[in-house]
Amino acid sequence: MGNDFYNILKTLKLKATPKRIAIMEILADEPTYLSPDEIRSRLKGRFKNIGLPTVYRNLEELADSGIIIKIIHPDRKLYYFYCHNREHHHHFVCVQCRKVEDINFCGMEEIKNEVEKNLKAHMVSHMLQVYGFCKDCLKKQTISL
Amino acid sequence: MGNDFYNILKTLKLKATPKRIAIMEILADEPTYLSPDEIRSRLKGRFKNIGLPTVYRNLEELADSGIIIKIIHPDRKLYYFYCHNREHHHHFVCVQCRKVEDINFCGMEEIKNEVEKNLKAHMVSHMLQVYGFCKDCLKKQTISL
DNA sequence: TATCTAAATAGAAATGTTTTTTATTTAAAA
DNA sequence: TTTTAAATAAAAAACATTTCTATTTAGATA
Ligand SMILES: [Mn+2]
Ligand SMILES: [Mn+2]
Ligand SMILES: [Zn+2]
Ligand SMILES: [Zn+2]
Repeated sequence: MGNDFYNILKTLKLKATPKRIAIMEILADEPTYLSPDEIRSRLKGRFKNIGLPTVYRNLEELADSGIIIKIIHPDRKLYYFYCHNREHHHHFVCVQCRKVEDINFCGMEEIKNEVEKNLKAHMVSHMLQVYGFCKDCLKKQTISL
Repeated sequence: MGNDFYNILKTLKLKATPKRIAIMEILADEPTYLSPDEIRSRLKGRFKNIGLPTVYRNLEELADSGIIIKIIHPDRKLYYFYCHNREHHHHFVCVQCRKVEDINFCGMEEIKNEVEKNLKAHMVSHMLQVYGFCKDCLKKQTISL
C-alpha cells in the first residue's frame, strides 16, 4: 500500500487532514524540492480552496517533525523535499534541475568532538549541504565548469 | 597599521570607499555576527547619510569576494562576520550570544569523493554550520539542555 | 451515531527584510 | 585636472512569509 501517510501523521500526533496528507503525497511523488507556492499550485488541482498560510504552516510542522526536510537554498527561499531515507544523512542539491541526492558522509563525530572538547560548547544542531550539478545535468553539456 | 582594508579592497578590485572600509572595520572589531541593520546603526555614528541598500550591496560584495562570511541562521535573516582565519574552515555559531568560533573539521575530501565517485556529479560549493550554545553561555546556566 | 472540543483552515491583511530604480556623487585612472 | 565607471542616497517596490480571526473539521467521547 506504499506510503501510509495517515498513520505517519497519527504517529506524529498530527490530525490527518486531507490537505496535510495531500501535501505529503505531492512531495513524496516529486523527485525535486518544491517551494510552498508550487505545492499550493499542485493542491489547487485537488481542492477548491487552499490558503497559502495552511501550506506554510503544514510544511513547517512536517519539517519540524522530521518527516520532510527543508532545503537551505542560496536564494534564501524556502523549499521542501520528502526524503525516504530515515537515517541521519545530508544532501547534494542540483542547482540546475533541483534534484536532491543523499550524501552518506556526515562527520558528525568529528564535529561533535571539536565542539565539545575544543570549544567546550554544546551542539544543538548542524547543517551540511552540498550544491552542484548532478550527473544528468552534466550530460546535457549546458554547463561550462 | 593592523588591518589594511584599503589594500585588501584594492586586491579585490573594489573601490576603497570610506563606507566600504568602515563596514570592514566595524565587522573586524566585532566578536559576533551582525545584521545589515545593526551595521547601518554603527555606520550612522560615522556618516551623516548612509543608505541601507549600500550596506546590503557592500556586504554581499564582500562576502562574494570571501573577505567576510555570511552566516546562515535558523531565523533566515542575513548576518555577516569578519573571520581572520584565511584557511578553508567552518563555524560554530552560538544562537544565544552570537559568538562565532572556528571548526577545523570539514570533511570536504570525503564529501567530494561521495559526490564525484558515487553520484557522478560536480560539486560547486558546500556549507557546513554548527549551531549551539558556547562555553560562556553554558556557564551562565540560563539554558536547560 | 450524535455531540463536543481542540486543532486546522481560509481569507484578508500586515509584516518587514531585501531589492530595484534613478539621479547624483565620488574614487581613482588617465 | 579631466574623465568615467563605480558607488551612493533616497524613495519606492517587491514579495515571501506571518499574523489575525472567524469558521470549519477531525476525531475523541458519550
Ligand atoms: Mn535524503
Ligand atoms: Mn572562522
Ligand atoms: Zn550530519
Ligand atoms: Zn569545508
